[in-house]
Amino acid sequence: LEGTVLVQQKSETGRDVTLYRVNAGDSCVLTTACMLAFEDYAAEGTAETDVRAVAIPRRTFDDMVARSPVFREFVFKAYSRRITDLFTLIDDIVFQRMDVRLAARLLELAGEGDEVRATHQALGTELGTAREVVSRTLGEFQRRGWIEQARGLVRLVGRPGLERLARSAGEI
Amino acid sequence: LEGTVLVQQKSETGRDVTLYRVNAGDSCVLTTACMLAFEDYAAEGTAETDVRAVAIPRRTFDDMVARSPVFREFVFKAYSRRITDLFTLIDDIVFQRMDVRLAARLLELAGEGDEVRATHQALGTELGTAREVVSRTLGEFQRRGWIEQARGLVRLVGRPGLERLARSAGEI
DNA sequence: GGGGTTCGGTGACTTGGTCACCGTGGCCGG
DNA sequence: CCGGCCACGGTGACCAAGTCACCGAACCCC
Repeated sequence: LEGTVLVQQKSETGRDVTLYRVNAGDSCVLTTACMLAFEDYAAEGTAETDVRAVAIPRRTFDDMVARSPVFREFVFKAYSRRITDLFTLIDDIVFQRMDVRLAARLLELAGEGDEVRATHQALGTELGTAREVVSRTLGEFQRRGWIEQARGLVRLVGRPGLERLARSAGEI
Repeated sequence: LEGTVLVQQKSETGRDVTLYRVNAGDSCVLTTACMLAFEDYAAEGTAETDVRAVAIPRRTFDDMVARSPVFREFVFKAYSRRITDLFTLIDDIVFQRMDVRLAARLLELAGEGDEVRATHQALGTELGTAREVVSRTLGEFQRRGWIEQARGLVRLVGRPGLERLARSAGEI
């Protein structure tokens, strides 16, 4: 109903990858998966904000899937969305350069404004990379005059450059 | 019913990643996703063998999901399985060393026997890496006396070494 | 204001991916 | 049988990214 939950894959070494976020209105497929298929899963969820949510007992869920076409569609859409999201995530991880991904993520996180409140470590986790890589890449962005930095803060002052880089994704 | 379909993510540059295989008895979630949620997807499927399969019209599918608990569970299990598979794939790609992954894949592909029929290129695609990396890594394996190579063929002659390396996954 | 903690910067090194190029073996047509 | 093409594999040089180690500076909280 409200809030955001971050789902991450944890590794033994301390590095994590952000798999996706569950937002208000979404259904958490993992919970569903676990409930319906009795499978364990290894990922970890963290509430990023205060969260209000609805928990549905297995029996009720099953019943609703059986009876309501609307609910059925909702559930299947949630699954499909996750799967296609994971596909594009894999695609990004394997084929996309870090600077492109970082630029894109900054623009995304900034939204309408032009400030991103996040530590390099957090950005690294977002993208499944190491803090050092983020630091270096942001350093490069700064040298190009695209951003300004302060502790825990990135200010976007040259969006055009970032946007050009982020868009260069599909260009080969 | 019969055969295997390989699902891969294609990139512009020619490198591909193997996402998963659909085997006899499985349901192809992507088709389901596409059918139910009207979403497009970017992956590509290739029949590795001759394939016999059943196509179910949307209406029938919907009806079966509504009426049969067994079918419902089958479908949800398929989804869950895919999602957890994708999770472990991402985990592997991000955190696992190539030599470990290659060793594991060789053992997997060899099964009971000790021969793997595959070109370096094919193995590279399996693991989402480049042919050169496979060539080099196999070269290293050969130097260690774990494998012998011929054109399009890898013979496992030192399984213990490979197994030790492959198992070193969860350590540290 | 002092001390611990978090954050960020940096250099050195390793691994993996890319590019370019070449040799070799196999296959096929002539 | 021979020549040429092509798929396969090997290799060196280079670049991008991840890892390790360490340090200084900002921040927070007494």
